[in-house]
Amino acid sequence: METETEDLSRRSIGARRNPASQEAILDAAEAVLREGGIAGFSIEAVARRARAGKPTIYRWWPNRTALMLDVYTRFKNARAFPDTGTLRGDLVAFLDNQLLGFWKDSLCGTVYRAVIAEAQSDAGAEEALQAYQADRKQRALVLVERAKARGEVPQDVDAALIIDLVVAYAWHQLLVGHVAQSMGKVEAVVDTVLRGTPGYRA
Amino acid sequence: METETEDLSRRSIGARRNPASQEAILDAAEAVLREGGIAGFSIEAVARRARAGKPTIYRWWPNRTALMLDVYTRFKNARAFPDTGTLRGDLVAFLDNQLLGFWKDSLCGTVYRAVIAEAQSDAGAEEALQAYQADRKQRALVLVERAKARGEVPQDVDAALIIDLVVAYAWHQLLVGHVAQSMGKVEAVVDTVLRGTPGYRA
Amino acid sequence: METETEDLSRRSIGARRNPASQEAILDAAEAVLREGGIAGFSIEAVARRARAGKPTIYRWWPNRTALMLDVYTRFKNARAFPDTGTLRGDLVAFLDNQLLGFWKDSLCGTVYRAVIAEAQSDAGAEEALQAYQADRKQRALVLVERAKARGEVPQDVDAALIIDLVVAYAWHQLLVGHVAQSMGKVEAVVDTVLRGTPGYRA
Amino acid sequence: METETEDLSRRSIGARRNPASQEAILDAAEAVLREGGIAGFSIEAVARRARAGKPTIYRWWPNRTALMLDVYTRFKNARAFPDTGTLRGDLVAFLDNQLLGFWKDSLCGTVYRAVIAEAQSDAGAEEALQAYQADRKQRALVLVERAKARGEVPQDVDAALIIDLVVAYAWHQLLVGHVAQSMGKVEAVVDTVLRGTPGYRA
DNA sequence: TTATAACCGAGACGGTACGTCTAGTCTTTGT
DNA sequence: ACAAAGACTAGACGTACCGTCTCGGTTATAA
Repeated sequence: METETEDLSRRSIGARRNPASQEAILDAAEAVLREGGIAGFSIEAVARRARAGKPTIYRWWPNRTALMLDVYTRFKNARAFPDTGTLRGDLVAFLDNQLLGFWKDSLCGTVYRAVIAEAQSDAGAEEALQAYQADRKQRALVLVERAKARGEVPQDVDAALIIDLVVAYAWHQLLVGHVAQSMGKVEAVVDTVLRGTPGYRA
Repeated sequence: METETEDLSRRSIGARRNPASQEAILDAAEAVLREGGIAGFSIEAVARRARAGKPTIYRWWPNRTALMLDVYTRFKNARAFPDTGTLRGDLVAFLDNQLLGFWKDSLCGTVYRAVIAEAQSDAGAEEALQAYQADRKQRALVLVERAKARGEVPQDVDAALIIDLVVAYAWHQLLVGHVAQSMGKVEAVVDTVLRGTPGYRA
Repeated sequence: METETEDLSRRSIGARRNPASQEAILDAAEAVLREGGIAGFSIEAVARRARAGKPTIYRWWPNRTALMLDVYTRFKNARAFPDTGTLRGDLVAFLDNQLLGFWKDSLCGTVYRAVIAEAQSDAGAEEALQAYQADRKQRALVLVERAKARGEVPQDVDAALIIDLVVAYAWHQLLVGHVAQSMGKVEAVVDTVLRGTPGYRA
Repeated sequence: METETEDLSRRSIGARRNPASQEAILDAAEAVLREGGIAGFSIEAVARRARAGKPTIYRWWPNRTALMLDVYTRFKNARAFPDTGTLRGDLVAFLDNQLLGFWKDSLCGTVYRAVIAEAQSDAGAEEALQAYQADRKQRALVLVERAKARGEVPQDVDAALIIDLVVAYAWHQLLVGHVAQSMGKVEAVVDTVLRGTPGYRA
């Protein structure tokens, strides 16, 4: 990946989106993030790296957050939501694999930190992140719904609270830079939340 | 407050820090944040507003995060940690009063969001935030220690986990912009965490 | 000239230098010099006046000296080297018209004084001035060469010395602020230098 | 000289100028000029170097030009005006010893270039330089007056023109950085000027 | 003998300008 | 129609000096 060697002669291919450019830009964005971290990430830097014009980037991504989010989802799409048969197993896998474990790879964590940070000051970024979040949360709630169907938890349990607590824990660890240290506590977190859920039966 | 009316004659008072200037700068920083939000916050803008020279700001605050954190702590110092006699009461008050309720005032929340965001890209900011966090966490752990002394929870309970879960929930709600909506869930969150804590007796 | 009235809508005209911007910047530089003199001249002030971004100025002029020299040459190009038929006439015209008389217009003199001053401390400015000087001197030497061809002076006369003495006199008067007073002495200076040149015949 | 070793304990000596401080400041100014050239010369730098407070400098020298001029005259005073018995000898010595030869020492030339440059933009500097110049010119005119008394030149000769031409030549060479190269032309310059003076008899 | 006045070092103050960086927009040229 | 390129306005960044001011302290001279 991110070969950056198509330096020469990536010109227009006529009146349609050039996939090679999009790839090159995403590769460059990833490389810039990998090398300079969040602070070094700028549209300028990506354009330089990709040997692309800034307007080409702005044409397809309205702002840097959208671009970062695209880089992020390129990774994310590789990982599927778990289905272990028990709610505890699902949540442990969710936290361990989709959240903390995924972010432990420095780049993924870096990108997501950047996206969250950006969303605090940029309205467009906040919207993009909320849309992304809503989708993820919807899919996470399914884990609890399945548990309800299996009778592991009562029908009237607050599924959103369970997910929120788990996701919130992961975010917090990410944002204070303690992802690696916190991975040992995954089971304790899930157990605490489940024990605290009224009517839960292991 | 922030009258900004001592416009004239705030000169040097000798080879030492001029408290009037510091006040004026913090007032201006607060006003800029209040009016322009995080995105509009810049050292330039604060200097203009405070009728202060940029170097005066840089002399005392190494970066904008330090300045924002100072604005934040000016508010924070007003609120005391709770002591209600029960762990549940303490945690509810902590979450309700020190975290979510405190941030609900738009400015406090705005400032803290900005600080967290800044800490994701700036090393100095990260350090400053971590120092601040460590101190706050230390003081929050006391709530659990008192509960241990009272026999509400066993001696071997993981106090840090309890605090982390509560704080993490608050951060997450802050960062996704759901502070107001989440205040109704304060008791549910605390109850879930406490019920999930082995050996807890109400 | 220097109308400064195209205030609005001077955007980019594509991937090439925008002549309108260059004109506006030179006009602004001239206006700033006219109003504030050398001391008030700064890139910042020119950018403000021209409604141009600082980087646009730095893109095309490496330093303020280069910009001032450009303002200067815009005037200079208007005046042609003299050809009166006699060396005395040429030198008088040169001193009277190209040097002192040209500088008497307050702005031209001001600009050239600034350029010379700048060249004393800035390496780039020194280089720029030397290049300009070398060109001017070359063209001034032609006056003497023509006189040699006419037999007014011997072939072995030190042409550079003649030009140097005349130019030096003008510089000195400029730099001590005596341009106006010295214009009455033009003929005396030229006569002294020519009488002192061995083999000169009027 | 300029030992800079009285580092400690140079306090006030009562309600009068402390000569040690003045010496230290002049030494520091000289050292700063020697090391950083004109561009590196600033009141801040001198104060740092001299371990003196800025107000102490401003108390005794109204601006940097006055300070530079003081550094310059500290050297200058060492050299006496010549008296060789002939006007030609005097002028050659004047040009060779007081002007070009004096400036050839890099520091003296550097300082004087700086003073001249400063005088182009700063009113105070211009005044100071003019005062200095007037004094020097007065003393140089004496050379010609003595020649008149000896009958070398007629009484009605324009003494100022002779001095101006010689001084102007030296300035020009200084300002274009050709001091060293021009020293071989001293006699040619003086001879040209004198031959061009009506009624001059060697 | 005691004030007092001017000096000294130090360094903070409000400012201005520096030269660099990035944002996001615009237009031309070339596929 | 779209890509590439790069210029454009705009403005923040962090630094260096400017010249002024007040401080705390020192010391010679005037009262």
